[in-house]
Amino acid sequence: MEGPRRADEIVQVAARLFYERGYASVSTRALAQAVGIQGGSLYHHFSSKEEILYRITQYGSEGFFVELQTILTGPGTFTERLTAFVRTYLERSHERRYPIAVLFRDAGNLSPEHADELRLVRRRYQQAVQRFLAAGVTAGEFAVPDPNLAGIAVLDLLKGVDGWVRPSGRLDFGGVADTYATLILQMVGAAKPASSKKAKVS
Amino acid sequence: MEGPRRADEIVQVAARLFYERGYASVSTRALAQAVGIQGGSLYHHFSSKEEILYRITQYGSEGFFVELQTILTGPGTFTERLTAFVRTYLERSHERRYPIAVLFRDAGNLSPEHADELRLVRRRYQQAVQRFLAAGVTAGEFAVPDPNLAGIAVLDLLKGVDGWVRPSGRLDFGGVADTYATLILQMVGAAKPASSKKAKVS
DNA sequence: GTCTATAGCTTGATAGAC
DNA sequence: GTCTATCAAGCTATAGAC
Repeated sequence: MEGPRRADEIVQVAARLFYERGYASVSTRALAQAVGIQGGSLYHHFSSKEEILYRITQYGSEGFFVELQTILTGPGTFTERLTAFVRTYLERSHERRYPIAVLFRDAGNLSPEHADELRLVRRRYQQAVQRFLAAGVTAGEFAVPDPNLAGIAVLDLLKGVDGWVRPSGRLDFGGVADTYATLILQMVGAAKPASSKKAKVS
Repeated sequence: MEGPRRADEIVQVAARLFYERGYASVSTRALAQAVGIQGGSLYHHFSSKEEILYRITQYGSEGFFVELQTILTGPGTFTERLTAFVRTYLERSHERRYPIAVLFRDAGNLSPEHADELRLVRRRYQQAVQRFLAAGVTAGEFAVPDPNLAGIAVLDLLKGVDGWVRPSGRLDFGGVADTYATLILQMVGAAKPASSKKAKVS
């Protein structure tokens, strides 16, 4: 089905532009030009600029938060699951870095209804992480003063990576995942990191 | 001599508005109205909207980064210094949360010259943290796979706090500092936390 | 130091031709 | 599905009165 090809293209181009300059600083004309059409033509596909932002947040969160929660409730020790969580987060959030960064940073420009919807998705996801950490503490695998705060800390840490990773630089993507997994496991007091020292990867 | 009282007031009001709505979404008219003057009157004090943003970043970083670096090179064990660093960071970044959050989030709207200037200040500060962690590893107090990455991780973690702390809520400011200090010390592999009220490692 | 007034442009969005 | 043309509003910044 060829259906909404153009609309999807607009969403993807918009995600990149909003990522680079911010939602409020990108005009509908500039977006249209980047797509290769005229400003007015956008409104055949969307009813407002805000709707495009909303589609970006959907595209960014689609599957992402769900897949991550699935890992937490899946098989394996708590340490193994947390390691897989970190790696998967970094992979997916890199592949979809434009929409995901936009949904984190520009959500304030959504309509109240759309903002509420996104907030709910993110809150469920955050609570899943917090419950996971609390269970890990109960099981004796983790040791943190406050699992709720530790959960927020883990997510802040991962969210921040996009801000400084440089593709194919010294801080390239692949090398970061293992190091970050180690740091996060240490942070939550995991007795035995999956790969305790520098270069032991699976 | 009344001095630059009004200019300072404008900077402070602007910091709060930019914090709440984003630099690009706050018009000069809206800012002027919040100050209680007309739009054109702003340009008696500043030559452009960007200059106001620049002053905010100066106000936010003034003393802040320098004080933090001073702690790192001061007396005490590495663990004690890192603990003090975390506490001071959270205190200062809470007191000046409007300009500091704006300088982190809206720096992309600065002129190239002003952006470079801010980038330099932040880079020096980040490098100081990284050197501190590396020295702590050498001294045998810390254990991390990569002090440079760990430094970024620490700063990301602290930067993120403003996003979810709610004054006088359950996540109020005072209770966070100790817990975060514990988490960060665990992350960098400190042998044992300095002194933490809530740190209960089972 | 603030006002009023406005220049010069850009904005999001609409209407109708093709 | 895209175009051209345009509207009404908003934008940053300036000029000159007081």
